[in-house]
Amino acid sequence: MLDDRKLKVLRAIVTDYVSSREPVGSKALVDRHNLGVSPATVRNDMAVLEDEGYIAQPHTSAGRIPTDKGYRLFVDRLAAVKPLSPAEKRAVQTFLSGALDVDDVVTRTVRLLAQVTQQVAIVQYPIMSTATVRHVELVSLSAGRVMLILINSSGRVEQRVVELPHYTEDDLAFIRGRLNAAVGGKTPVEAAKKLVDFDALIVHDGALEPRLRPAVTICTAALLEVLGTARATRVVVGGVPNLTQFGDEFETTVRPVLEALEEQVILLKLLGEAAVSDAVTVRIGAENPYRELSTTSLVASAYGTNDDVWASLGIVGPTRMDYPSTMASVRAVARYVGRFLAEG
Amino acid sequence: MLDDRKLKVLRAIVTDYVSSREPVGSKALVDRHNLGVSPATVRNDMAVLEDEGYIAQPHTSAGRIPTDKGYRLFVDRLAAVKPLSPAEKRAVQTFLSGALDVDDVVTRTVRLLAQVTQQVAIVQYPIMSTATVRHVELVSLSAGRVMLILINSSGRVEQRVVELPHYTEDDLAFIRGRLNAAVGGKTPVEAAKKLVDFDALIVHDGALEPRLRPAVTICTAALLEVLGTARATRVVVGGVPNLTQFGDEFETTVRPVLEALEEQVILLKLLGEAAVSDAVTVRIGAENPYRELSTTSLVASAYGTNDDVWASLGIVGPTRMDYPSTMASVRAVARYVGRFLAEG
DNA sequence: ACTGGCACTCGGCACCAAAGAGTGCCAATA
DNA sequence: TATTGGCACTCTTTGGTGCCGAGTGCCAGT
Repeated sequence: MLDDRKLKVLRAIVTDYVSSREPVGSKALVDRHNLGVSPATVRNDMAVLEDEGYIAQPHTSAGRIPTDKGYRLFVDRLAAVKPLSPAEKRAVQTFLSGALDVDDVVTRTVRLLAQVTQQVAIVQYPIMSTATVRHVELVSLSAGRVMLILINSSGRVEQRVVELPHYTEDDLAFIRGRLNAAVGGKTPVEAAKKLVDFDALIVHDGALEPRLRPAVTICTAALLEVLGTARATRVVVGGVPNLTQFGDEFETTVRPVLEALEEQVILLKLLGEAAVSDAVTVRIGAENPYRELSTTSLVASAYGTNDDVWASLGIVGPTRMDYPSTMASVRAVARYVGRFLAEG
Repeated sequence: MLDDRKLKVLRAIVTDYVSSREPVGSKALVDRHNLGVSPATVRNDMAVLEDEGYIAQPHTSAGRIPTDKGYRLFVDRLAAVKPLSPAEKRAVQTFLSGALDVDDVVTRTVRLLAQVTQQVAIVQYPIMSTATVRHVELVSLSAGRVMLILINSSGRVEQRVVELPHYTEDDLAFIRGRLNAAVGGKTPVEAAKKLVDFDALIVHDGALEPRLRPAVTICTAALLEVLGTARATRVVVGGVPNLTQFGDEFETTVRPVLEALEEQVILLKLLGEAAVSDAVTVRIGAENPYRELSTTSLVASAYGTNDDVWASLGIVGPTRMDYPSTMASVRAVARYVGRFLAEG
């Protein structure tokens, strides 16, 4: 159906349109790329490409622009991954060095990604599914209120205030010991499982004073909740000012991206669905399951080590973007962050 | 210099311009407000107001628009605070109920503020200067790395990973006990002071094994740092999509706000400088010390109880905004959040 | 001190014409 | 059969022109 030359033509259209932001015609095409044929021939090819839905005309007697389908074919079969420039490589290498903790790594990563891609960057906090519960702490605040803190082996801290009838410090220490014994060293999933049994057990636990039972039950429930939310992690957004370069496409780019960014839930779903392996995933225009983003593209990748996928990161931008470069940048950053976190 | 009528004229110009977004002329002015004089008279007044720098003409033979100085006079002397609508009142009252912890309160507040003002909202995390250190926890992660956690009486948790030569759990428990004894129950400022002495003391402390001294020193330093950063709190931003309503003023409103929002440091300084008492502060255009925001206005207020100022919140928008309503909203939200936090 | 009248200034809009870029189609050609 | 040059056609863009109206400043008159 699409012979070699037609694919070449499509590729030429995409690259030209991305760099010029203007519909590209047959003449300009043969001028800028040495296709070895005449404009008329290219026109015939373009007619076919349009029939097949890969390109479209904004209006009669204008040049062609790629459709979502055209971009899709482009990234799937036509795009050679563009290697990073030395300067970019250096930026990626140095940007993370000196990061203090997980927060810091995430903050730096989102900045880095925004800078090298010149787009809006999104980074999900790492969830280490193999990370284990290190410690559970109970700290009494004001009367009747206790803070439950969960620390895992990767250095993540989760917290939650619990309403609890007043108990002595000794009581709390006792409960703390019980909880730690139950979940310490376990992965979140294992821990959650154990807690369910644990809750059932306490009723028959002779060593546990009846007085403490409600407290243990409440704490167990809270801990289960915290374990759950620890998996549904937060995302951090950066590089929003990069949107200003698209000021002339306010409705199709700036507005939808701003609206999507406001909803953390949407972002999480997006990243979660898009980036499952460590390959770079691209969602183009209407391929996105969210109406707001139907005029934009998402380039995302999971990051982590080979055997442990931690989370995802990516960028959001107009469908008309330089996919080869962007994909290369996203991949490079994802790999580097993965390595960095694995090491230290 | 400016008699009563001229002030009336200025007020009319500001309100009309804010609602119409267009330069307002003498005729339209007498039509819409019953000033009781002819357009010609108004023109004379306007000439004076322009001489004094309160209004300006985009070009000859156009209507007038207020200058920063004009807005300033307006908010200082001419604006009657517009009471909140019942619907808004209800929104403010109900929006926070059911908030779980400080994070939740801040998140809800920023949404609320963005919604009622239809602007970009900024909320600083509360710092309770009278809040005391509740607990210091040391949790060993991998070999040689320890997490130091600081919990204060208001439920805030700060954390920091510390590189530490390997010690036994007992050693850590000992150090933890020492640290807690030193800073427990103190305000951050007191605690920091105490720690400095503490650090000097350990050298002469017979009860402290020399083996542990380096560890104590490192922990003390880290704790001091954490105490310091606990004061320089974070800010949360919301309602960014509200900027889309200013799509036609991209350069003067959207871009500068997006750029300012990217820099947490700027935001913190802004809020810190602008909102010192519980009165609503307004910074108009070039009054802002930051170049990026010289075409926008900031409306901010501190929140807290009378005797304890916790932090600030506010909104950023174009200089052409409905100051009376916005100020009323900011004030209402600030008061309500203050009361809410004080209670719960 | 205010007002009505008047000449003047611009921005905005409709209208028109010319230019330019690009297309589709067709007959000719290798 | 695939490619090509030529040609007529379409549609946007750009620039120019002229008019309208909103608005101003000034001045003489009340």
